[in-house]
Amino acid sequence: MNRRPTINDIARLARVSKKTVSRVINQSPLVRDDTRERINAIIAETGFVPDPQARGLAFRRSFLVGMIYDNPNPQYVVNMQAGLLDGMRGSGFELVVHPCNRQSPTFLSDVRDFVERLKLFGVVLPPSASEDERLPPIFDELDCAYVRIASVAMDDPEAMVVTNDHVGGIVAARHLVELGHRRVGHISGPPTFRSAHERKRGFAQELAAHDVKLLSKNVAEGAYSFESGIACAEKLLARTPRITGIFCGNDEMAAGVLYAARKAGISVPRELSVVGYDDFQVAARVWPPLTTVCTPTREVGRIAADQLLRSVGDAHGVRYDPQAILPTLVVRESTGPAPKDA
Amino acid sequence: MNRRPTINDIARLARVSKKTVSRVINQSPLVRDDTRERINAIIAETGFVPDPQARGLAFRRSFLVGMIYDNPNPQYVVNMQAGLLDGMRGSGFELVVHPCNRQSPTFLSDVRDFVERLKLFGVVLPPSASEDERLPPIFDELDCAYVRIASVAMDDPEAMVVTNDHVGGIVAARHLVELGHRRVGHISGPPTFRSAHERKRGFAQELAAHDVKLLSKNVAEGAYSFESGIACAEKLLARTPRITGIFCGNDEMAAGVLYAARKAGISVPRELSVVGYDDFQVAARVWPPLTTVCTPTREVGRIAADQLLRSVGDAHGVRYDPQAILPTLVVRESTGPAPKDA
DNA sequence: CTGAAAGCGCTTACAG
DNA sequence: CTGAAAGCGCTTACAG
Repeated sequence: MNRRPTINDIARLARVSKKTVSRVINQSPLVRDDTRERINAIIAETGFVPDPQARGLAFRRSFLVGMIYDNPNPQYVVNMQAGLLDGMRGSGFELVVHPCNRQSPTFLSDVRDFVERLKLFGVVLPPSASEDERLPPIFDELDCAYVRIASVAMDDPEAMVVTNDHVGGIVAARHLVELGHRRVGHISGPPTFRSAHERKRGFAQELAAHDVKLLSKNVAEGAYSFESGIACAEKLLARTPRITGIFCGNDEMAAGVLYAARKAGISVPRELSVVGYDDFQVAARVWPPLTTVCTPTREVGRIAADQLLRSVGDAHGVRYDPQAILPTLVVRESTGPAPKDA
Repeated sequence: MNRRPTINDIARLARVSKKTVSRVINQSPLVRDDTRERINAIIAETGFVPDPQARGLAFRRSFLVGMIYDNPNPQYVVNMQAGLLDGMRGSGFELVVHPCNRQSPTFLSDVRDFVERLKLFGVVLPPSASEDERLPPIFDELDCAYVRIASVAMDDPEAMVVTNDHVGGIVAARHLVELGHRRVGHISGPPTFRSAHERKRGFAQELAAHDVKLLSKNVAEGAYSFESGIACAEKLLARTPRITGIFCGNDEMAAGVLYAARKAGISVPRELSVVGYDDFQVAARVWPPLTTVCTPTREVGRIAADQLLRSVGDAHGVRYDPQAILPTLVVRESTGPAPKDA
């Protein structure tokens, strides 16, 4: 036949009612085994795929998953999308992207409208949208599943994927301490990102464990941007005695530190070791290539999609292990032994 | 009322049939003005929005637009998505992302299945998916609109947005010539990208117009990747007499050239001027910051969405001006006067 | 210019 | 275990 087969075609071919075909599609146990097999054979043979729009209309729910994000980093966004798609492949669900601005006065109504109009099955929220506590009640009200991706648990385990960013801070601290650094600094992300807090917390905690103090005069608050990295570095690198190692909340700010250090004639890593966070492409492009902390963002996305679709699908019964996602250190050339004379 | 109003609610409130409401929704002229106004008032009052799934089912076509791409650059992908969303805002259409691999044996059937299953209204194809001539016949057959984004026209004007990449090559050449460079080189993208050819063509053409020859020994074929930029630069920078200026097919490869030049002890821009292409974030992060060619990708995306939705919507009747999109040069610190002794 | 009937391709609610 | 009827919220095809 020329057009795509419908449930009616399958029913006719299998000499059953469309309702029985519907049962097979929806994996209802209320179908005799031989009936099911016959129908499945015909489905396979004809290449029948139920129309998601028709199904959605009847279900009062679409087969679409929204990614709602205000994350400004392209690499993060693309990695996350790829991961979500990995987890959704073969499920019949599709990904609708929805960048947004949390500062907008219409933010909440925009999100509500988006979810309601498309009757979304579920949404995935990366940081910092994931950290907005005004959102979950909206999804609950609209009966839309959600998974929040955040640096720390802040909701039911079913609705979370946690990236344990404090561990990233710990790993960075350990690396600098092992290289002999004792006067260290930190440029944090903006306080509106929970990750900024977590990364700093882990860093300070692990330093303390090695009797290294993170002096407040050696800490600056950046904005996760290249420019803010430059500005903070200019401030911190002017202090004496100068720090010999610095951990930045992300690669963008670390790139800014490299920029500022070069302008100030400070050699990296001979006089200053720099650690970033993210391991995005830029990390390997700057000079010197950045030692940085790597979160497996694509894998995080895959897990988030799995979590979201856990209710449907036949497999995926198990919840993921929250400890499975741990930031790791990627050592490149921006870190080295603390200067002897320090 | 608690639930969202439907067409039946509006019809009842307006004391007309749902068919008349439907006519108003679809902007049919066959409605008396006062009837239309009364209905529109009620629609506005109730906040009625027609259910896209129900509409789609009846129309046999969804309100979804697919972005089908195999472009590996995250920044490009995100800029393009943002532009498409700009153009789709308020239209009721949504964007479904579909990364793919043109080399996969199932590529064509994957695309067909995606379009057919979702009954996509249309698709947007950035490079290099846009350059695959096997795709348009599939979209035509499935009655799915499409817009191809490419460096050069290769389809009906309605189905194209052209980025005129040869102009980028021209601009790069002019810049190097004006700085006094006469021994110049080029690292091209892979031949599977039409843009690689166009950028090189424009570059060579404008050099020739200034009596500067692009010697084939000073041209290398890269893969649009950082690593390929390094490899090509190592080859080209070993030749004597050495080139004093180089134009790279994209920023990634230009970053590779900076890397290789540093390793080889060649000072940029004193001994070597480097021009990139794209003006992605990395361009301003490397050292020295890259002079590069900038295509307004987000704007290109907006135009592509406009083109695609031109048939619907009340405005947007006019086609875009193909000359509107022109690459421009962004001058930073990686280019300077040709060395005196050259 | 307007509407009643039928239908898009599915599922729910109810029977049996 | 299976099915006939009604319905999801719209539009098409046909009348008038």
